[in-house]
Amino acid sequence: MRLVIARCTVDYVGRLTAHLPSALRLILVKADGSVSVHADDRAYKPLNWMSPPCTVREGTGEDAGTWTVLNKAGERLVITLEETLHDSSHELGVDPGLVKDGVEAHLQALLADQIETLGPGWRLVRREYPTAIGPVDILCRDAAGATVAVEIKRRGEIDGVEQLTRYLELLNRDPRLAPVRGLFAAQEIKPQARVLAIDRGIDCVTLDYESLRGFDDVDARLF
Amino acid sequence: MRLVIARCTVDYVGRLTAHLPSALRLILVKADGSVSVHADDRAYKPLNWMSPPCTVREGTGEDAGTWTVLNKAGERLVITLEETLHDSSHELGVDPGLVKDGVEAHLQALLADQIETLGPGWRLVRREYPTAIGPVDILCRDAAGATVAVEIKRRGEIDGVEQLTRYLELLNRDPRLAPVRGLFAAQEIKPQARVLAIDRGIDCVTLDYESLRGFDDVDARLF
DNA sequence: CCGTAAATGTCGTCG
DNA sequence: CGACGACGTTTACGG
Repeated sequence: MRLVIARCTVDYVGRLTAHLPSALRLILVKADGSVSVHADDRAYKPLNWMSPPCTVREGTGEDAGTWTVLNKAGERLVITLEETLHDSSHELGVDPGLVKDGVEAHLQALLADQIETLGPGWRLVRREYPTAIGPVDILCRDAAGATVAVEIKRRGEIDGVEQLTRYLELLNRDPRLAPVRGLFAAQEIKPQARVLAIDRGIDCVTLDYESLRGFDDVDARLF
Repeated sequence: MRLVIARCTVDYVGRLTAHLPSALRLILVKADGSVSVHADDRAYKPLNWMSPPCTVREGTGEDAGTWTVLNKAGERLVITLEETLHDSSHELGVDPGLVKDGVEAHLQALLADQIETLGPGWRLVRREYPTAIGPVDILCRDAAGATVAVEIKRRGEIDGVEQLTRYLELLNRDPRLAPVRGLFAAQEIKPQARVLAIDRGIDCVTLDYESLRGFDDVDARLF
C-alpha cells in the first residue's frame, strides 16, 4: 500500500466526466491495483478512484508527475502531482477478512428455524425457494395450509415490496401453490413501504433480531 | 488527516456486529472525524469504519493502544493497536470539490430541451412533474396530443421500470391526463428491464448522450 | 462473464 | 431531521 500526500489535479473520463482543481489530497494505491484520491472529509468515500483491475503508468521525463490509471473498459483517471509532501509504501499482506453477524442471511436462517414466530401451526416449505426470476427468501404454509411467500429485509423499503410482488405474481401461476399470500418481514418497515404492501394485500411484520437470536440460543441448549 | 499503519484488531457493534482478527492495516482518521480501517485490497471500501459525526477516544494508561469511536446512535468501533509501523498527520485544508458532467440530471435537461428527439411534434409539459409519490422526470405530449410520462436513467434496469409503472398507475387516475403512456429512456437498457417494460406496454428508447450534448451545443450557438 | 439482490451502503435534495 | 432517489454505486453470490 502506497500513501502519497500531494497537491494535485485529477481528471476522470469514463462513466462520467469529472475534474478536481488543484488541492492537497491523499492518494492511496492499494496492492490490488486500485487508486483512490481522498480529501479530508466525506467519510470513507474518495473524491475520485479507479477500481481494480487497472494499470497505473507513472510519467517519466516529459510528463513526470503525471499518473495515468486505465482499466479495460477504457475509463481513465489522470492525476497530476504538483508538490509531494509525503510518499511511503507499506507491505500489509493478505487480510484474514471480516466476520459479520446480523445481516439478512442470518435473519432468514433464524426465522426459518422458528417459523412459528409468524403464527402457531405454520410450517416451513423451504428457504430460498427457487423461481424463474430468483429465489424467494422463505416459502411456508400457515395453520390452514395456505401458501405464504416471505420476503425478509433488514430495513423494509419500497423496492422490497416490489420484489415480493414480482415473486407473488409468478408463484400464483403455479396451481400447486396458488393462492399464495405475501408477507413482508423486516426489522424496520418504512411507512411508504407499509402503505404499498397493504395496498397490495401483503401483510407486514417487524422482526426482533435480539429475541429471535435469544430463542435460538435457548433451542441450541435444549437440543 | 492522520495515517496510521498498524497491526490491529477491530470490533464494530452497531447496525450489525463485526470482528477483524489481528493483521496489518491502514487506519485513516479524517478531519471530519470519520475513521476507516483499510486492508490492501477491496478498492476504496474499508473493512470497518465509522462515519461522522463521531468521536475518537484514544486510551491512556491502562487501555493505551485502544481507540474507541462512538457516534450519536450508540454505534461503537473499537480498534486495538498492537504494533504501530507508521503514524503521520497532514493538514490538507478544505477541498474545492468535484465538477461532474453526464449524470441523470444533465440527461434530463438535455432531453427536455430537445423533446422532439423522441418524435416530431412532441411538446414538453414539464420536467419533474410532481405526483403524490414523487416527481416524474418528464411529462410531455406526443404529436397526437396524448400524454407521455418519461423516466430517464443512465442505465435502465428493472427498478426503473417499476418506478415508472407506479407513476403511470397514479397519473392514469387523473382524468385530465389519462390515458398516459410510459416511455423508458436510458443510455443503456438491460434486456430484463426491456422485457418487463414491453410486457407492461411501456416503450423503450436508448439515448445517445454525446449526440444530445452535440445538438445542444449547436442550439446554444444558434440562439 | 452476466444478472440479481444486499449494503453498517453513501450522498444529495427537498419537505 | 426524516424520507426518497441517484450513484462512476460497490460487493457478494448464482447460473
